[in-house]
Formats: sequence, C-alpha cells, structure tokens
Amino acid sequence: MENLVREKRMALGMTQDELSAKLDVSRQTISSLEKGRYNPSITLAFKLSKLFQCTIEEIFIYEEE
Amino acid sequence: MENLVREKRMALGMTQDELSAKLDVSRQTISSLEKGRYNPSITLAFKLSKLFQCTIEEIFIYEEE
DNA sequence: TTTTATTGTCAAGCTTACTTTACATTTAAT
DNA sequence: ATTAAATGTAAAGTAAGCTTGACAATAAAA
Repeated sequence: MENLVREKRMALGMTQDELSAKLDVSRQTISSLEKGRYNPSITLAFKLSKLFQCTIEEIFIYEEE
Repeated sequence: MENLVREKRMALGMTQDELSAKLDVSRQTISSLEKGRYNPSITLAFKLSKLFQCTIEEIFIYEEE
C-alpha cells in the first residue's frame, strides 16, 4: 500500500525520530512505513491522520490486490 | 475501537457469512470485529469501506487511549 | 575533511490480527 | 416443538505489525 507519510512528515519539518516520539512508536516503524516495508495497524494510521490533520484515505492509498 | 460494522452489514441485508466471503476473511473475523474483540488491519478496514461505500472514519471510531 | 544528524536495515523476540476446527447458543422458519 | 439458519466463542496455530539493539550508509554542518 502506497503512503504519503514521508511527504506529510517533511511538510511539518519533522525528523523520523521526532515523529516516532509523538506517535509513541519506534523510529524503525516510521522508517519501514515510509519505505513501504509493511502496512500500518489501523491505530497507527489513525494516530498519523490525527497528527497530520487529514483522513486516513489522504495518507494511505489502497489498491486491491 | 468502536465500529459500525454490524449496522452497515445489516443495512445491506447481509449475513456475517456473506460479508466474510465477499471480503475474503473468515466468519469469525467478522463476528469478533462486530463484538469489538480486536481491531481490524488497515487492509480489512479499507475492504469494508469500499464495500460499504464510505470512509474508514465513518465505520471505525478512534478514541486515543 | 571531519564531525554530527538523519536515515536504512538486520536479527531476534513480542503482540495481535486472523485462520481453521469445532461446538454451543440464539433466532427464525416450518 | 423441531429443524435449520445465523451467530458466539474457545483453542491452537500462522502471519504480520512493532519492539529493542546494534551498526552501516547517507546527508548536512562545522
């Protein structure tokens, strides 16, 4: 699943480390997410949408397999 | 996390079995979801939003811990 | 160029979403 | 009242999200 985490994070001028701290996840989780290594849990997706002030759909692009 | 899966499913007149088949998950997954036993993966959330023709936010109500 | 900040990634382990199987309980139909 | 359909739930296993720790690679700053 594609996502715009990196773009949204940089738009806020944050480092992966700062973002992970705010969301209470590890930095590796953010790095892997941005790299598309895995999909986020729905709770992490909600946390991101809240911080980025947009909908989940605006951050994550779902394409059926 | 609260959700309106049962309400949306019944609005479509579907059984748990029919819904699970359409989403390609087990019936127990739907039953447990409706009962609030666990949160869905983001891919399952997207599948539901697509089938129900609404946003993830309209099905799942996130409240920070 | 040397240092420092930032990011990439690997391995091993934990947690939880989800599966299969199986059976009990509730609801609806006959 | 019986039967059948729909739902609840438990146990054991698999898959994937996420953690910690550690180190390499890249980017930015001094």
